[in-house]
Amino acid sequence: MLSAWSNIINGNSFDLNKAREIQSQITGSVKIEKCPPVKRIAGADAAYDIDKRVVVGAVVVTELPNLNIIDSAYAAENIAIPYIPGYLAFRELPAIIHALNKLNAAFDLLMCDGHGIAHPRRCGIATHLGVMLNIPSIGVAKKRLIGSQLKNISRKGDRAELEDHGEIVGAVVCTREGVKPVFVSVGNKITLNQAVEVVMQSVTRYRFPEPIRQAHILAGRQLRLHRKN
DNA sequence: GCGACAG
DNA sequence: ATCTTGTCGC
Repeated sequence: MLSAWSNIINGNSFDLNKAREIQSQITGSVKIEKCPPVKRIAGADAAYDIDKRVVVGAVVVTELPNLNIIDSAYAAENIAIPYIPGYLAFRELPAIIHALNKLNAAFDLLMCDGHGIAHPRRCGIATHLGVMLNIPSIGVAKKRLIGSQLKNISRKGDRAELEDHGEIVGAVVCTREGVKPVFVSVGNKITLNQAVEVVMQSVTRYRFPEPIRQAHILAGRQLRLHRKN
């Protein structure tokens, strides 16, 4: 799977055409269906050191309903691709995959920092990961990439559909009052309602769900250590 | 041509 | 994502 990614880098530039081919292949394999009960969630995120061209991918497995940390892992790699909106997965998915491979604990669902199908080609990083690993996945992002919010929300637990070209591609969810909402979308093998439900079950006192928040902290901490050694 | 644009 | 101190608010 990852081996096919090597030819999207031509010399020193990123081949957008091949990247789009890979995305259309992935989009064609997305399954939006009810997923089995979720107990263990793996949150994923990445941190960067642009100067040293290093990206650290981190994953933390959390268990419902108490959100205790069961396991975690990380992987540091060379940054091979620039950041281009719509192609985030090509930049940080490899490091996350390698971190996932170091994990010992099993999990039921992967929660990613970024979008799922709320993407121009219905292929955000959560969808890339969900399809490549053939597991349930959801995307949780801080900012909108595409789509329009169908109504305003303000109270914790409130949600508004996110529509793009007449299609509901995700939901804007209020995880904490007085703070900007997050964008939730299906990655693979789950329904939007379940995705929103799982996100709310994973939120404590912060804006972001605990699995991703912990992965964010781990990635940052490991990046800092990597800088000194 | 003019904005918009995950991390 | 990342560079960054103090500061406003619950």
